Amino acid sequence: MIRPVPSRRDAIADDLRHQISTGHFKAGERLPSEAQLATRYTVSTPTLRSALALLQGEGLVEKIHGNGNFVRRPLRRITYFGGLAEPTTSTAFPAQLRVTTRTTTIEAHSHLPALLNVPPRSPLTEVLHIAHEGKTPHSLARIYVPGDLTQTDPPPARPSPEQIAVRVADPRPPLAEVQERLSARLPTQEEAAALRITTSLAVLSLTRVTTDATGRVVEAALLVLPGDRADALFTTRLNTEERTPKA
Amino acid sequence: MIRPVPSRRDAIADDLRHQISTGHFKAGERLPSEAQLATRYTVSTPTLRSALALLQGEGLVEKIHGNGNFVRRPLRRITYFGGLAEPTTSTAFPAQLRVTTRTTTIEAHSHLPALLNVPPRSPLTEVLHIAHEGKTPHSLARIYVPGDLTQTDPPPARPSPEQIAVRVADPRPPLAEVQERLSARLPTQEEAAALRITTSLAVLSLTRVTTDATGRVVEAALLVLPGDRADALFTTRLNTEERTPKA
DNA sequence: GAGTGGTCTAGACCACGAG
DNA sequence: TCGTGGTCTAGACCACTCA
Repeated sequence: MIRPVPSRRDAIADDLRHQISTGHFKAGERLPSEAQLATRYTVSTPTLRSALALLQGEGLVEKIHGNGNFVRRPLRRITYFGGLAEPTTSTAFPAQLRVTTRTTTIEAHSHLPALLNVPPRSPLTEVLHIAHEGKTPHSLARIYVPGDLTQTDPPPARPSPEQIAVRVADPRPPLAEVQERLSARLPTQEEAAALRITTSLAVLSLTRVTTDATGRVVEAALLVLPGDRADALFTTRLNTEERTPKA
Repeated sequence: MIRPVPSRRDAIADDLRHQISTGHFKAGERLPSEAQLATRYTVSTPTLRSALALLQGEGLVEKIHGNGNFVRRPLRRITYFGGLAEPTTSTAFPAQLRVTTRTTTIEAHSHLPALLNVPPRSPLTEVLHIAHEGKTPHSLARIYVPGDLTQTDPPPARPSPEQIAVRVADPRPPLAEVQERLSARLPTQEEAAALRITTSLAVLSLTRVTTDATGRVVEAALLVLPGDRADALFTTRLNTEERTPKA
């Protein structure tokens, strides 16, 4: 295959990674200062910092400005269950989840009209969720509901604690379809700040659009999950009556 | 929210981004050399390079060592259709896809035994796919099939051109379940080299496990898709006969 | 060989956090 | 205030691409 030239940065990152995995540096511990590490490895500070940046991108190290570099505690994995696979979401979202919610009314703009299939500038209810597990941020969600739907429902439109894996309880026109689109990217600065991650740690970005039986979009949810601890799981069981392809 | 301090890096990146989006720098064009850009923005080369690194991570710019920085041509989006939603995959994978395949026989190791539910060191057929669309790499797939299954099937186990969205044609024990797990991360150096992307461009990593009616794992596929042009789409339609939760 | 990006240095100065 | 990380400089030297 390809033989990447071993750079000092990679060598240092490998060494630190190894020391972390063998418990030489323990979880939660503060690493020696960058100046000390630079001396130890006989490199300049920028070089050492770029090695640390690799570990940050892997979620192994958290930098705290003015304080130090810390070995991250192993984080509980987040699993987003897609589709309708899991009626019980409680296993995935232990009760310790603390969710901050902010609801506002906005006008549909940029990509939202197309997403929700509503005219531009039509009223939408925006629900912003930030979930924390203990002290560490967990996930970020923006949920949009057409304005006229929220007038019949109570304001926040959806129960909150299970904010991500929300299932609609008792919709008036029955739901017909859930479409989930996932992509991988680096977070925006705002997202990185809210999730307390680096902008160099990838996030799983998920857009979920729920449509009711009349073909109307009932809800659009934009989720951002930190890539070092989250994944999304989709389970498809084939019906016993075989689907004929090209129906 | 948060007021990120405007750094020179960000300012330069914003400016270049703007010049690219307004067509001042056109697709495929080579940017001025880093030295020239550094002079123009009156910054040092490391600073300028860190600005370019941001654009690389967004897939806007491709660096070619010894040649220059190039504005990337807008790439055709890749959509991976999850589940069994799309019987016709041809729309997603135009015929221009050229797939390189390498088939080897290996012994199950590390995470593979658990994934395929086979004993460690049992024989597996590994199929490595690299898909190209024109000259640009497109996707990377490693497919594992238990060794005793490949003896009845013809060697590559699966038709190749639609390598990613392969559907099994005529399985002896009928298939029962497809489980797809997605995560976002940065690519390994090998993956980045194969896909010709930076290690700072996030990838969508997908693990698909197919099980037949006897509960046996028939195939495990590990897919890596570049985050700047790929997403995965899952569509779940509710059966007309309503599912009762907690079945 | 000329020109490009890749890596690295040895500092300087600023911004933040804790005592 | 002190020690930490954050940003940046001005240049050196190497590796690669192309003619």
